[in-house]
Amino acid sequence: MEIPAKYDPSGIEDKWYQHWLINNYFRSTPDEREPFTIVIPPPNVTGVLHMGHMLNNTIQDVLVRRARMQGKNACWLPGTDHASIATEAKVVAKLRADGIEKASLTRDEFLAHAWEWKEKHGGIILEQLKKLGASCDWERTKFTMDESMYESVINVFVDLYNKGLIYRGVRMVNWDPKALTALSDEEVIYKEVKSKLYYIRYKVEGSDDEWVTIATTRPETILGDTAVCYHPEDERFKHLKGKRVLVPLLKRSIPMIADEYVDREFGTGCLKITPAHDINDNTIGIKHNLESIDIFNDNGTLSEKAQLYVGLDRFVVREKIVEDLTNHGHMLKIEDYVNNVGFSERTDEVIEPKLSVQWFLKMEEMAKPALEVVMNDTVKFHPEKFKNTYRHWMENVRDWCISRQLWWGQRIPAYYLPTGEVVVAATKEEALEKARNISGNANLNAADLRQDEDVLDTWFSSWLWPISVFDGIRNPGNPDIKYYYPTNDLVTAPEILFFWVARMIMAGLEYQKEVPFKNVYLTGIVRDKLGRKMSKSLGNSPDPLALIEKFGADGVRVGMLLTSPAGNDLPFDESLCEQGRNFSNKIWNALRLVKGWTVDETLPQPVYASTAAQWFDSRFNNALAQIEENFDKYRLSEALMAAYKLVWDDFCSWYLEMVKPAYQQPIDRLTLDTTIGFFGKLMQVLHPFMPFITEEIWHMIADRKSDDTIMLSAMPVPAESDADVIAAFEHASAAVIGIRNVRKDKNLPFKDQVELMVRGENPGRQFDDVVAKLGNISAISYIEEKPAAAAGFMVKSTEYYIPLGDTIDLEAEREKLQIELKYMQGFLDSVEKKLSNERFVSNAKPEVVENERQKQADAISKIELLKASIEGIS
RNA sequence: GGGAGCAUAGCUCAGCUGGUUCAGAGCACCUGCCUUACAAGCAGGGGGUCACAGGUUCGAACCCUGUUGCUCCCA
Repeated sequence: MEIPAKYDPSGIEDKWYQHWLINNYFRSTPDEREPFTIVIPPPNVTGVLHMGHMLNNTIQDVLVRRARMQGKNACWLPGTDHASIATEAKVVAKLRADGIEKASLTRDEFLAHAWEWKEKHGGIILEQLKKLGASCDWERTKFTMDESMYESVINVFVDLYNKGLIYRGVRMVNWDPKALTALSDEEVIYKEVKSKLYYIRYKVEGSDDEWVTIATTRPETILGDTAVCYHPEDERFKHLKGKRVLVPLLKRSIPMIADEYVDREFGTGCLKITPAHDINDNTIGIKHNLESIDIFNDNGTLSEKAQLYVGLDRFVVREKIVEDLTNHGHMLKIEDYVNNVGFSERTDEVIEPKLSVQWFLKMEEMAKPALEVVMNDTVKFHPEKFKNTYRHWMENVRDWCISRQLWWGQRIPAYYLPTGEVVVAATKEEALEKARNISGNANLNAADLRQDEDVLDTWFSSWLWPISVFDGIRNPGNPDIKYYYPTNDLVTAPEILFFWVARMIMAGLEYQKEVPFKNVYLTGIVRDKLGRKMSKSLGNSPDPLALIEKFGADGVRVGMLLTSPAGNDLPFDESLCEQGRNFSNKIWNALRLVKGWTVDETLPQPVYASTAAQWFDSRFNNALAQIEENFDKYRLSEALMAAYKLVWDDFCSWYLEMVKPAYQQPIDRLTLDTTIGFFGKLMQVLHPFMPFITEEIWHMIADRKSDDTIMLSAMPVPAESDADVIAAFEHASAAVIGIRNVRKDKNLPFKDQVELMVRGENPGRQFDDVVAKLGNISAISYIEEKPAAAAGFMVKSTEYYIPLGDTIDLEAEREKLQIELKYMQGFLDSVEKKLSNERFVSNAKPEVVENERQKQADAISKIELLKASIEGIS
C-alpha cells in the first residue's frame, strides 16, 4: 500500500467526522458514569465563526474529548443566543434594504421576519464548528429563544419580581439613539475622542456686566441647564453664593450652587449642571433638588423642551449653537481636548445619557454569595489573577438594567391596568386575575391590560444558560439537571467575566443552590500581529475555514493552542498553524516508516531494540505524568508542548531511529508490536488536541473493527517510570551527540564506521548497543589508558575517544580542552568561594551545602582528567 | 481620577516555598546536509546585565522600596 509522503487532511477529516456523527459518539444521556459537562458560551446568531471562537471551542473540545477518553460521560452542549440588539439591528437593516420600515410593521409581523432571518443565518457558527472537529452533542442544541428557554426566562422574571428583587425605576441609562434602546453599562465602549472644550460665559442675573465662565464639551446641552456649580471652598466663586445666572440664548434664570463634586483644577472650576443628560449632573441634581429638563427626543434630535433648534440632530445643534454663542459674545475660547466618549457596542452610536423608566434587578443580595464562592475557590478561575478583577466588580456592583426597547427577545411579562398600576405574571390570564384582585374590579378583561412593550436584556437569558439548557427552571430536579448540573468547566473570554460569568453564578446559586461550574478557563484575546483585536470591522481576521482548508483542522487546533496559555492574549500568525500542520506531517511520516516495515517472524529482538523499548516506556510514562499535571493546572499549551516533544523528539528522533532496521531489512515481530503499541498510545494522548489524524492513524496501525474509535478508547494513565533508565539514556544520548560532533569536526562521513573507546565509569553502558547503532560504531571498547591520535569528548566524567589515525589536529584538540578546563576551574572557584564562606555553611540548609560539596568533588575530578588529557596530547 | 496586573532570547511564553532540573522551551535565525519515513525534513550552532536604581540575605529573575514603560478593568 502506498502512503503519500505528505499528509492530506481534506478527505480524512470529513470521513471521520461523519463516522463519529453516524455512530452517535458525541451523544450523552445520563447513566451511572461520572458526568463531565461543558455548556458552550452561546455564540451570537448574527455572527460567523471568528478566531476567538476557534480558540475557545478548540479548548472546550480538548477538555471534553479528554474527559470522554477518561471514561467520563462527557456532554458538550451547543447552542446560540438571540442577541436582541444585534439581531434586531440586522433585521431592521435587511427590511430597510427591501423597502420596509420597522415602524410600518406590527410586532408579530416583525418577529416573523426576525425568525425567518434566524432560521437562515442562525446556525452558521455551529455548522462551522463541525469543521473544527467539535464533539458537541448536537441533539441537545439550544437557542435562547426556544420555547422552553423563553418560558424559563419569563418564570424567573416573575419569580424575582415576586421576591422583590425586580423593580421599575427612573434611572439615567445609556441610551442608544440609533437602536432606540437603553444599554447596560457593559454594552458601552468608551473611546478616546478628539473633541473641543468650550469656555462659555453666563451672565449673572441682575448685574450689568458680571459673568461666570464654565467649560464644557457639550455646548448643545446648555439648553437643559438647571444650575451652575462651583466648589464650596473656591475663593474665586464664593461671592456668587445665592446668586442666579442666565442660560445663554434662552436667558432662563438658574441658581448658582456649591458642591464638593467640582474639580477646581478642571476648566474654569465652574461647572454647568444638566441633570437630564449627564450621570454626574443627575446625582447633583437630585442632591440639590434641581429640575431636570430633557431636551432630547429618543432619536437624538432636540425636543420642544429645548426651545431652540427643535427637531435638529444633537451634533448639528452643537455646530449651530457654537456659532450662535460666538455671535452673542458668550464664547470666550475653544480648546482642543481629548475625552472619553461612550459608544454603543452594537451600533457604534454615541451614547446619550438619558433619564427613562426601566426595569432593574437588584444586585446587592445576589452578588454577595456569588463573590464568596469565587473567593473560596468553590468556583476556580484559571488563571487565578482574575479573582481580583472579579472581586472589585462584585464589591461595586450596581443594579442591572434588564429592559431593552426592542421587540426581538423575551417580552417583559408586566401588564398595566388602565389605572397605571402594574401586575407581573407569566401569562395574560394570570395577569388578569391578579389585576382583578388588586383593582377590586371583577369586570376587567384582557383587553384592558396593556403588556409592557419592552423585552429583556439578552444576558437575562444567558445567565440561566447552564440551568435552562437542562430545563432546570421549568422542571427542577429532572434527570438531566440532576445529572449534568453543576457543569465542570466553562471556557470563555475575560471580557464577559461580569456580565455573563458572574451572573450565571448568581442565577445558579439562586435557582440550583449550587454553583453552575467548578472551573472557569479564561482565554485570551486573539490579536493580529500589530496587537489589534481581530474583528470583522477591521477586516484583520483570517477566515477560519480557509485556514482549516490550508493547514487542516488538526494543524489549526495545534497552532491556536501552542502559544496561548490561559488568560494570555494570542498574537495570531498563520505560521502557528503551519507549525501545527508540520507536526501532523511529522506524525504522518512516522506512520509511513512503521507501515513500511516487513516482519521476519524468525528474527530475535536485537539488544538495542529491547533497550530502546525499555527506555521509551519509561520516558512515555514520565511525560504522561507531566501532561496530566499540566491538565490539572489547566495549562493546556504546556500539556500540548509536552506531547509534541514526546512525539517529535523522543519517539521520532530517538526511539524510531534506535529500533529502525537497516534499509530494506525486515524487523522482528516483538519490536514491531511494541512500536505499534507505543504509537497507539501516543495517538491517544494526542487525540484531544488532534482528533482527525489520530483517528486515522489509530485505524491504520492495526486491524480495527468498523465501529472502533480512538475517541472512546481509554486514555493511558501514567505507570511507573524507571528514573535510572532515563538517566542512563541521557548519558548515552549525550555520547551519541558527542560522536556526531566529532564526525562533523573531523569530516568523518556518517556512512563510514568508526571505533569508540570509553574510559572511566560509564553510567550509560546499558545503551552501548544503541550508541553503536546511532553512531555507526564498529566496536565499543573500554580502555584504561588514553589513546594517542584520537578525538575525544566527555560526558560528565566519562571519556570517549574516536581513533583518527594520523589525521588528528593536536593543536585544535588541546585548545578545546583548554577552554573546557578554564570553564571548570571558574566553576570550581565559584563553588569553593561559597563553601569557604562560613556563613553559607552555617546558614544554608544541609542538603544545599552537601550539594555544593558534591559539585566541588565532581569539578575537581573532571579538572584532573582534563589536565591529564592535555598533557597526553603534548 | 480609582483599582489590578505585567516587564526574562528577535517573537510568544515557562521558571513552584530564594540555593545545578537556574537562566529554559517552542518558533524564528545561522551553518552543513535532497543520508531510502519526513526539506512541511535531518544534524549542529549562536543568542538574554531576567526593564532600571537601591535594599534585605551567606546567596536574588524570584523577597522589599522607588523609578520608567506597557496592558486591562472601573469612573
